[in-house]
Parts: sequence; C-alpha cells; structure tokens
Amino acid sequence: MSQLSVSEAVAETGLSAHTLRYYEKEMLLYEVPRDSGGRRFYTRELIAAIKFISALRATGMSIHGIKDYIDLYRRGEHTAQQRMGLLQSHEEAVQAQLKKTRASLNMIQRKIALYQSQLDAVAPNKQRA
Amino acid sequence: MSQLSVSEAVAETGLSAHTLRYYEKEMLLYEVPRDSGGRRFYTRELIAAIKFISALRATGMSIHGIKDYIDLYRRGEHTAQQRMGLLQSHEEAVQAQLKKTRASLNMIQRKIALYQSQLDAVAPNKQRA
DNA sequence: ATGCATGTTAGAGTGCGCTCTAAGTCAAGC
DNA sequence: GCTTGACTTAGAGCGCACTCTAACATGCAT
Repeated sequence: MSQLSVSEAVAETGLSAHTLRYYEKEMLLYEVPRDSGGRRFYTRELIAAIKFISALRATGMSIHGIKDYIDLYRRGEHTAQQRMGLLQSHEEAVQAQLKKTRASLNMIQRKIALYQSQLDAVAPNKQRA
Repeated sequence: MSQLSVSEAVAETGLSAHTLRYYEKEMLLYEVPRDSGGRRFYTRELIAAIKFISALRATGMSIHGIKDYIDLYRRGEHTAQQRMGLLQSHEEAVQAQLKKTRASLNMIQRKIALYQSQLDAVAPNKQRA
C-alpha cells in the first residue's frame, strides 16, 4: 500500500490526474516510476512531495517558484540552506498576504455590520415578533 | 479635492489606469463622470467604491462575483438584504480559505524547522563561534 | 504656436494554471 | 475472444484578470 495507482493518488492528494501529469511535465515531480505496462505509480515519498507542493500552491507560490525549489532539491544536500532560505522568504510573503487579506476582510465585515444596522432600522426587532 | 483625476485615482487606489478602465468596461464602475475634454474624474463615492471592490478582489472574489454585487446595488435599496447575504457568504468562503492557507503555512513552517535542526546538526552552535 | 504630459478608444496580447481532446494501449473479468 | 475501464501521449483550448498597443485628442507651460 505504499505504492498508489493514479486513481489512488488522485484520491489521496485531491489533485486531478491531469494536474499530476502537468506537474510532472513541468518538472515539479520527477522519476515517477512506471509498472510493466508503462503506467505511473506513486511512492510514499512522491505522495509526500505532492502534498508539500500542494501546500506551496495553496499559499500562492507559483509553479515557477516551486520549480526553483525542486531544482535545488535535485541538486543535492548541499542546497539545504538555499532551500530553507527560499521557504523562509515565501513564509514572509504569505504572512504579508494574510495580513492584507485580514484587512480587506475587516472592511467587508464592517460593510456587513452596516447592512445589519440599516436593515434593523427598517424592520427593528423582527426576531421578537 | 473631492474629485480626483485619473493619475490621482491611481495614486489613491493602487490600481492602474488600465485596470480602472477595465473595471468600468466590466461594469464594476458606472456613471464615471467626464470633464469638458472627455476625461474621466473620480468622485469621493467612486473612490470608496473602488476601494471596496479592491477589498473584494484581495479576498479572492472574482470580477463576475463583484459584478453580481454591483448589479444588486444598481437595482436600488430593496436589494440590501441580498447584497448582505452575498457578502456574508463571501465572508465564509474567505474564512475557509484563511483556514486552508494557515494549515498549509503550518506545513511549510514545520519544513523550515526541519531544515533548521538538520543544518544545526551539521554545523552546531555556529552562532557561538 | 509648439512641445509634452496626460488622457482617450477599440481591440489585441499575455501569463498563469490548469483542463480537455483524441487516439491509442493494456490488463482483468466474463 | 471481447468488453470495460483505467491508463498513456502530444498537443490544443480555456477562463481569468489584467496589460499593452496604436493612433489620436486635449490642455497647460514656454
């Protein structure tokens, strides 16, 4: 069970088979093994890589940015420091993005509150009727 | 000063002139007034609308979704309840998105910590040297 | 009156991240 | 042996949100 078929990997990662192939073509995934019939299967390590790539995507890192990270990975252990630096600067970007989103959300929430008081003035205490 | 030229509106909102025109074409902005020479200018109300639209965009609402909201606005006061509902369901979507982003960020932070301990094992106490 | 910055238009182009298509292969079950 | 379903490929297509182009107009400063 440490080797998943395409459909199992789809179920496990939440990505589509199309997207898995696309990531492979873009070199985010490499050395994906095949069975005797030429079909892909995904090892535990690959599934972990896919999940990490998904986390990078979900936080807004571009495919290109992820590729840079993966390329460092492929170049060996001596790139660990650079990889960490990459992740750290991404983390900063995500924190900034979160801050901006929270500020925008706040503005939206104030607007909702405005609607609530406005609707309340028109039809007050409706819940007590 | 309650009427801003294009370049002033650009400075005030952080959007490009291209994007302002694009939003107008997509009907997110309407009745943008013109001076005698046919040039646009932006009233206080328009600037506020642009900033609110930017907040919706920054939280991931699509242009189409914003258009739906604006269309309700144009139809008059009796749509206030619907508009509020729209904002509320958007708020929920944003909260869910934030949650997902935080979870992904957490995964990335754990990876960074892993790098840190790994690099520390190779060159421990470097800071004390 | 000349030059230059700032604006106007319609429409084309761009970059991103998938997403789909079409035609074919393979293995297992009936 | 035949069907079915899961897979394969190269490459095209798509939706989104801008972003830019080209040719032209206006208005202020020298």
